[in-house]
Amino acid sequence: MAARTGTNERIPLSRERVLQCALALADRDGIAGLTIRTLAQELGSRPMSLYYYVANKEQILDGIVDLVFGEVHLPVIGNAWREEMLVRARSMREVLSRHPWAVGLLESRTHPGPATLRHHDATLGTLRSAGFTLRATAHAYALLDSYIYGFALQEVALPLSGAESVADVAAPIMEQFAGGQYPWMMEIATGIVMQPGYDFGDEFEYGLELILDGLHPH
Amino acid sequence: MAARTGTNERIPLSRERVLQCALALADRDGIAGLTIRTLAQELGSRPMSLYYYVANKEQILDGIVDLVFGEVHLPVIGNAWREEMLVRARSMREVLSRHPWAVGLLESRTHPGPATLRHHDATLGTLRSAGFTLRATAHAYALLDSYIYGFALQEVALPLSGAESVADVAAPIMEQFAGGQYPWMMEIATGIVMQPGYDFGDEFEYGLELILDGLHPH
DNA sequence: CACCGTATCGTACAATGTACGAAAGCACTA
DNA sequence: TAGTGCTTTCGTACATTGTACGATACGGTG
Repeated sequence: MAARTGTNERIPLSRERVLQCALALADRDGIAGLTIRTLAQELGSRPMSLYYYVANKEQILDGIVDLVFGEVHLPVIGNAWREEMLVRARSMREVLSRHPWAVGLLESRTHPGPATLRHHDATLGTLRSAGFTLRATAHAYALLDSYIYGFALQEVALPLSGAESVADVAAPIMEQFAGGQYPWMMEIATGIVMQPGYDFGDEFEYGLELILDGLHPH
Repeated sequence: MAARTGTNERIPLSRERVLQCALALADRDGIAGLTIRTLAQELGSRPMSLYYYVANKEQILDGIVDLVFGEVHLPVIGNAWREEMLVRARSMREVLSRHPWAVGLLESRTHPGPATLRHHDATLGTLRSAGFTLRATAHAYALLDSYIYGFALQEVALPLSGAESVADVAAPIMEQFAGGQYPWMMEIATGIVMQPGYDFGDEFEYGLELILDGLHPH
């Protein structure tokens, strides 16, 4: 039992505590490390106890995705749209790189939670209030979110976990085509990606500016 | 046994046959329906037999993702870059919507196969040959792929499977905020998304053109 | 005390990936 | 024919997962 030692009072379970702990566990051990059993253990409880607060694991995943959305900067309706969209995009990317596992969950989550809905609503409202037509709003929203999610997806796919440099990761792949196939990848790899100061994350700003420059209220 | 009936000759297993069958199964039953057991059954074989051709399930997933990449139109180095990028983007989106499960696998696949590498190489080569600087190439590539993957991700997340209209799917969500919260989502939903002819997929062209218009070789 | 709704948990089962090693098929030789 | 050694197939078994079902503990009210 978790509450064996005298001072270790047992905090009662709750839906919030379950989701919060699930979020922390996913951050620590990745989404694969988030199982009902490990979660229960982390909570000082037993697997089946969680099901009193949650119908199934799907709901847990829905819940922590909504928690993640809750961390994203909420655009302020009425403010200048370009600045708000810029800040929102940066915030979203930052949050998603803090919770990399969430990117893979964006697909398949068909039950948006309140934080997710509030976020979408504020974003749409900011555009509309800035004079965007309905159609322009739909266009802008689809474009911005596609870019943000897609960039996050690529960033997660890069196996750059921790201190290891890009070179270490790229080396084994490069061997695969040192034979002269894929010369253009070779060129980019040596000329850009493996250069000392290169950080793929910096590419985000370029695309973001390009997109915002191209958007118009109608 | 599969080869019980007289005429049903047993086709020998092979890595190619395993991967091809896995791809077909994922298309038919979704990625969750692709288990070692169902795959073996589909092949008229037994679970453990597959492991002679494949180290583990990860390799199967890597393999079918590479098969998917193999279906994407390969840009022709030397041709006009804008047209080639346009065709490639459309092709990629079309392929990913034909294999929706693949979008979720793009993350986590860290072992690109030959078709994937060839695709990337041809894309980079097309840009470089059209006069793009190394940096401009990196920018363009990150931007285009982010948009394409992200759009595919959003498209997959929409639960629009089959004949059911957008209205049917949106209705239960709308109830959630019929109470007056989320007014801007309400507005977009009724004014755009639920309109008769609306198709989210059409948004793809808008963003694609905007991005291509914004790209420059240096 | 009895009673009852709330909250916790023990046991058990089905589905999954796969380790281990046996067996079957096949080609070739003595 | 019988033996030898490789390639290919597969049977059994196990650990891990989500969770169904029903029992138990708990805390307040009569």
